[in-house]
Amino acid sequence: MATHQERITQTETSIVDALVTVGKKKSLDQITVSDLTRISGISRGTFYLHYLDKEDLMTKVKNSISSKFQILLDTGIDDTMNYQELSSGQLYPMIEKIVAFVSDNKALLGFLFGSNGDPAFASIITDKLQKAILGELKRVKGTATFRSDLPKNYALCIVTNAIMSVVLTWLGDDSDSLSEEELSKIIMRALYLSPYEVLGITSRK
Amino acid sequence: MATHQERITQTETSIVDALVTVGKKKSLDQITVSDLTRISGISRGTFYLHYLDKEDLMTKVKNSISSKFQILLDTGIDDTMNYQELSSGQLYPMIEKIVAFVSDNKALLGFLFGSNGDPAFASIITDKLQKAILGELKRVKGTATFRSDLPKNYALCIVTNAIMSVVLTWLGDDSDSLSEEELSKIIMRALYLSPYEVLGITSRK
DNA sequence: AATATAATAGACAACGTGTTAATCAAATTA
DNA sequence: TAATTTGATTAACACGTTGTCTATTATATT
Repeated sequence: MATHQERITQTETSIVDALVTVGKKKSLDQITVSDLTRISGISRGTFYLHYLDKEDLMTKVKNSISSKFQILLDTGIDDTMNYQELSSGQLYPMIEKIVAFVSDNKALLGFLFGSNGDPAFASIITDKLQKAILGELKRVKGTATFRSDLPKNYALCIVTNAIMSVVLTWLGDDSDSLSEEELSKIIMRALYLSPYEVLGITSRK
Repeated sequence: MATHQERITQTETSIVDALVTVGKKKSLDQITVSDLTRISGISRGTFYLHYLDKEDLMTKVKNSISSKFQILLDTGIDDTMNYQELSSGQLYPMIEKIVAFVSDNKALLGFLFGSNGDPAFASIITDKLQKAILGELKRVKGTATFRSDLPKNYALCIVTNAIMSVVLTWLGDDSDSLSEEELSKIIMRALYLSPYEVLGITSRK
């Protein structure tokens, strides 16, 4: 016997599951409310008991995963970590947490970040990551300074996108051959190596 | 006096312009055909004389800009360039051409890559860039080899996204303060420096 | 001037949307 | 157990957008 709250949760979960399922094939604007209710096995009217419309569903789904990510960023970096550790690669635990989060929400993130996904969501997540990195730099170094006279926003986008690009490639990889540990290591390499070095073009002396 | 062909071109241009204009505020699924015809000052029926539907318009716009980019990639790398020059930073002319292309199509690319844009388009462009880089590596080195036991697809995505991330930041920058030359230089730095170095965290000996 | 073609204006059915009212089903409460 | 509350269902409705079609106008070509 399910409680009332459990019934609600079950219904909403089935709707979100349907969204992720149909999102693998259709883009959001091609998905109809009827699609979602048919796949989740509920009536169309029920959908409107839970969400104002299709966009409301998307907004709530995005806000939910987005705030989870925010919490992870806020608590993810161990306070004992200092500049020395950052320099020597102790960012690894942080990356590991992010990877675990991505892995836990693979289906949903694969949809939101994928070809049928929402660029605005990717933008929000990237922004959160940027702010977290910027904040961590300030905390660890006192003030955030950037070398190479790169404008701050460009420097930050380069770093965040190095992480994001690897994660997005992993999400789009259907074969799913890489373990979480392997993924974490690749991200670390993407941060330590220059793109040219990744390709093996340049060799530093 | 305009020719028939010129009339057609003018009408289709006005439709695409309207798409880019309204695309700054609405996402594609929120844009109606009526929006486009009202803004471009043509009748709704005329739209359907030129395009099957909204998606057909988008497809043609994407294909057009996409094939222009492909041509640029195919002709962009000077045959006289060799591995030595690649190593010593002579990729710069190639980057300059890409930047000029992006600048020429700033409004349209800003829409397609932006928050209201199409992730699938970004995916296609990134893929073309990856293939071009892979092909160039093979041409210049005989066989494409990657260091650091990074899987090939990850190595390529890291490099392409380093370029793309800078370009996307520039496209989203409303202030438009950076010149094409400055943008090119930042891209080169993004390729030469590791993300950590960009932030000034690590210092190599 | 006659002809061909692009563009217009209006009407039309089809479909998805969001709402509503009546009803059923299941969990909660007395 | 019985009454009540609440979630889910069903069907119907007006509304807006879509894609098609026809008749008509405007403009370029011959």
